[in-house]
Amino acid sequence: MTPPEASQADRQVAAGAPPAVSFRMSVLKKRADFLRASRARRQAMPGFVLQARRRADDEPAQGVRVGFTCSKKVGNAVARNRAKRRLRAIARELLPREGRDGWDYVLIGRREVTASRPYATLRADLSRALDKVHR
RNA sequence: GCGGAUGGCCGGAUGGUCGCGGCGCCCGCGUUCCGCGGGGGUCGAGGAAAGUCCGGACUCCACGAAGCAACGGUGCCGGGUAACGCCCGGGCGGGGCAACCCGACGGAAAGCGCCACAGAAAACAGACCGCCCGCGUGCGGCCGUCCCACGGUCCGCAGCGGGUAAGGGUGAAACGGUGGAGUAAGAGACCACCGCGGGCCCGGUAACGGGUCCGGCACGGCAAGCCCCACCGGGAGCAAUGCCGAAUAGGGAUCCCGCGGGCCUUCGCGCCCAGGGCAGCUUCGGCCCAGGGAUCCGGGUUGGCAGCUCGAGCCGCGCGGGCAACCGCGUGGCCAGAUGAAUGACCAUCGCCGUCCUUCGGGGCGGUACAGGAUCCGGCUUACAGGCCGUCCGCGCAC
Repeated sequence: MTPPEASQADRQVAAGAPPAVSFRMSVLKKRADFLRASRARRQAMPGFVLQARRRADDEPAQGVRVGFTCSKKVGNAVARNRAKRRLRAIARELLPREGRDGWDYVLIGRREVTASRPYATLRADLSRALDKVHR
């Protein structure tokens, strides 16, 4: 079955405590946060699309927040889950180190590619995308 | 050995690094609820979790009962089950040498409707070709007589009148079938068998089967066109539903007054009549409403909590009943509860399948499916790499 908001089909994943960084990573869950992120900067890569924004003054200033979106365009439930889990894995690995405190990030999965692209390449993609988006 | 039929089962394994959701436990901090940090334990997708096609549980909504109507569904019989359109057994029909498989499988002598094309004719009989009988006007032949004319109880063709429906041919289907007897030719007009219908007897719980007697050939097909009959069914669904909290109201609750008309020796909301509403109509019973004021509560959306997972539960073994589906008893084991939604990411080794190479040790390359809970359960259907086990049938070979 599809999630209740399948037509939107965004996804979230929690992230673990980073080993050696001061700020913590938390999770985007509100639809409004996703909408705000989609209006900010975006960077398309072969395996995914990255959206990023610096939070406004009236929002929590501390920590990196991340959300994931895998719509039905990505495939059936199994394909969506796999894409989301791989995105979550690279985010957990890189964002504590390369993300910026006070920013929101959204990673959007792509059909076929997100699930099949070699892991090291996918990770390199995210590193480059973060670099471009911060510039 | 080859080919086939059928039932059941599995559907990757191990290890490492990092990580996620639920629930207990321990430590530290803050210590009022409760919250924060750390550690460790335990559980954590499927045979279809899928399609959402049936059946239920559960929740809310709808005034009750009976009858009728409408709508929808099911449709041989018996059994199983909480229930089913599911399952098991049986019957009948069809296919196959067989194992076995398939079947909307009640009713067409209640009614309506339809039956394309072809064909003479498609439902109620009728008659295109043909067959037979009669007539002998026409044409031709033959004969009387060699020719014309004329004639002939002769022959053929055409024509006219009548009989017939066996044969031809069309079609998915042709007004029972085969044979006999009969006839001018023919026909259920007659006879036998088969088919059809009815009565009786026997077997079976039944569907149905067997036997016997009688009837008359009457009754084409389609009910998956309408319809008839029997049985079943109220609606919506966990985004149901309940609770809590926060910002702006059409709403709701309680109380008070009031609330259609008429009757009166009885002024009592006592009696009579009436309006509207209560998912179609009728009957019976019952309930509610009508205008104003006061007070209180509180809402479309969002968030949190509950519902939320142990239940007609699943699996193994044993005993008992049953042909079986299944049921009973005992015993052991197992059972996730997320909610922007966990059950993973990556690496290594191995397994399995295909293919190529091989010095027969092995090696290279490729593949490893379909698909992931969202209230729960019983079915059905559909998808699926590769593989395992059993039973049966036919053929061939050996004995």
